Amino acid sequence: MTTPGLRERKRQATREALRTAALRLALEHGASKVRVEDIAAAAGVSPRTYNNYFASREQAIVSAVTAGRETRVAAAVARRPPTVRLADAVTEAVVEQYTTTGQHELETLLLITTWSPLRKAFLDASAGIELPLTAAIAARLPDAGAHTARVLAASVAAAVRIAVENWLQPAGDDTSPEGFDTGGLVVPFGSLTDQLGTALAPLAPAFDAAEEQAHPEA
Amino acid sequence: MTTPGLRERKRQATREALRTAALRLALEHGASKVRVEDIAAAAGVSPRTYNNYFASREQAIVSAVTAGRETRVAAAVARRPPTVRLADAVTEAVVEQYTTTGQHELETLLLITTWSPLRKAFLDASAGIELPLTAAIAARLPDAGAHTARVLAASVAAAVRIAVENWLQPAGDDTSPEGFDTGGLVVPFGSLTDQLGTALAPLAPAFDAAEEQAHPEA
DNA sequence: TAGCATACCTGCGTGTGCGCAAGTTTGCGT
DNA sequence: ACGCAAACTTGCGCACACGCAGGTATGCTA
Repeated sequence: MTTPGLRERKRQATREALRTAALRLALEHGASKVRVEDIAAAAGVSPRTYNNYFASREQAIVSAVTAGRETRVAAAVARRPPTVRLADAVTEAVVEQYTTTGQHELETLLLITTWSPLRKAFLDASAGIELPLTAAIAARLPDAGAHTARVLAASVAAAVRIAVENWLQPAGDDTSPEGFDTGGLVVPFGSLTDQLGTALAPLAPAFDAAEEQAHPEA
Repeated sequence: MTTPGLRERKRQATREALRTAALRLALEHGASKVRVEDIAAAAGVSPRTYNNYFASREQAIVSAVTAGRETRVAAAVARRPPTVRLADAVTEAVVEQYTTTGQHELETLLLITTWSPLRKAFLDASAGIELPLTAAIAARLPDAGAHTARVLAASVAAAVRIAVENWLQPAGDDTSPEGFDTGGLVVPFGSLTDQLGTALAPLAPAFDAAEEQAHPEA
């Protein structure tokens, strides 16, 4: 692993500075009170540059929580031995990464769940696993159809999104009234591990079929 | 005075970081042992960027000492009331700036005098006053010939260079054997104020003549 | 409800940093 | 004295940050 060169290191440093500044300011002053201008100033860059890194004000905040999760999930999949079913490898990898790195501080989690734009951005962030995961799955299915890996990865991302959505079931959200109401507050509904398992289960046959086609067994 | 904008502020910050890093490293490890790469790394930029700011390894070090002197001399000239002779205004301004801001720490001064490439760079730095000084002189001679101010400013720069050169009379330099020999060490020779006065004196008639032509008195 | 102000986000031109490669100088070891 | 290696300096192309201007959403006030 070679050193990425000064340009790339500064890039990552700026990303990280924006992330931490956004989260800090959101915790200090409330998520809805933080302006892009403030985050940029705290990170030492121009507001324009902020939008070169993040497309919305919320992305930087959620990025502080989800940082690197995309590549870690993919790496976790690649780490499983080829002997385990691909469906299991993916599920285990997702659960592993979402449960070990997911729960920073309770305060941060509440910050995200309490403001609906942040919740939305948090859910959208799960789509980020699609590309890295595509590569990891493709490595396991070298002979599969051209788009098989992409479709499977995108499906996993969608399933994860739904799992997290259910987990963060917002109280008073009439489209899913089973949420736990705590006076306007939003609380996790059930265990994240269970939600992920349930959401990913329906995809297992698709993985099995793709694997079957790739390595037709005797 | 408006805020110069983020881009310009970062520029100046980089300049300053390079200056201080260069001086610090030179004091710590010896001037001849400092590589451009080290200075750049300490300032957080690439070696290529160092040479965007300074044309030689020595310039950053001397720049740490002469920082801003160019504009301050010009400002000091502009500050004198129009009633005083231009020749006196310039001389006073030069002496004022070179004696009040010139002597940082003795250690730094020795650093510069002990290594001849640094001495040379230090002397070359005096040419930097030419452009700002041109503007200041031109402001006092609005009706003079097109190049008069430039010529006078360049002459002042040359005179200053000679004054400083005499002041730093290197021991054992055969071209000027009157230096004070201290076993290979280089020591100031006479007072800087005197040297500047002596070097600038021959230019006074030129200033007087230019002023005369600009404001023909009764 | 209409108008207005604030903040967000994006497109575009320009300035600057980075990386690389080439030519040169400097100092050292053979 | 010669060759070699390390360091310096500069030209060039590319990537990124900045500043500005324009279009949109959101919230407040009259």
